[in-house]
Amino acid sequence: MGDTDGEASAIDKVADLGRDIGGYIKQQRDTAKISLRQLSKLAGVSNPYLSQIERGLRKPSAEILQQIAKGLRISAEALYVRAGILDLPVGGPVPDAVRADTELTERQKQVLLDVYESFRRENENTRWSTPEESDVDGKRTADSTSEE
Amino acid sequence: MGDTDGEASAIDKVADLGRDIGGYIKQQRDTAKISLRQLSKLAGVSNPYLSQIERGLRKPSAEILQQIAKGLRISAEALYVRAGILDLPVGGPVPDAVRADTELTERQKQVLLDVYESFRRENENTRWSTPEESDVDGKRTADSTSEE
DNA sequence: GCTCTCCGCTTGCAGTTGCTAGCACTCGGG
DNA sequence: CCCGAGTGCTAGCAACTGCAAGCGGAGAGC
Repeated sequence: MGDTDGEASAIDKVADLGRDIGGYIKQQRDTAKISLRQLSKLAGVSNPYLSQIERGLRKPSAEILQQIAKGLRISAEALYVRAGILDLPVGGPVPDAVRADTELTERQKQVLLDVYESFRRENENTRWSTPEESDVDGKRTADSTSEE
Repeated sequence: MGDTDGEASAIDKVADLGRDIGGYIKQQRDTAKISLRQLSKLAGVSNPYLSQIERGLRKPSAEILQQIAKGLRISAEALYVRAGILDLPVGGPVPDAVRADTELTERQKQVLLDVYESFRRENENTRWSTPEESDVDGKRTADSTSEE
């Protein structure tokens, strides 16, 4: 698969996306050292279907992914992320607090998180020093800040 | 619905679960003040299907939920939680750090998070003083710790 | 009155999902 | 050798998902 030309890459990428969650499930299963039938029993999913999923022939629903995660004893979120139905969550005190706020509508939460993320991206692009470096070179960081 | 007996409650609860995501979508749509057809266009979902979803007649896939969330301009996670395919994430510095660690397997992450959560629950059950109070009564807190 | 646009819903159907029944293969024990 | 247990897979099918075509109703303009 490493030798794909640019021409077939779009089709292959779609196929890879489909296979990716299957390959990932197989990888986790191998890591857990259990057979396909054992996992299918633990997960409550038929073993032929699990086989088809692993080989990328079928696209499981979120509920099936949830069951598979339970069988693998990993978080369903990890599988969702791999399947492309969940983004890697932005973590940290601010997003956590925003998400937990009961006085904001869902839309307001999303607006705040979008703004927060855009600020974060903006700050990354300006390439400020990391907090650890500012502890060591506190004075020099302060100088460069005032120059900007 | 408030007068349901215990006998019909199990069936009604299942129906409510199915209707819950639909009712929630309708609620968000009403909040956003857009019609069903407008949302269906924004979301790229057929309007009859969206209607059926809102009335609980169909159970949409995660991909459709994702599209609806996009149309509503809210996070897909909010809809997933409501649909029961995602748990409310435990937030905070520790879970965030565990999830972001690239040197742990998914299973190890889940184990750590399970242990972390069980400790958190244990600490809630023992009703310890808050950190602010422990600063004031630091010595007494230390004594009760050594007794346990 | 009519026409048009928008509204939400019904119906039928193609494609997909998840299952059951069964297959071929491997390995170990008698 | 045979048998049993375990492995992963094929094929057929019922139920489900999501859509397009179309309906009846409401409101506005002529």
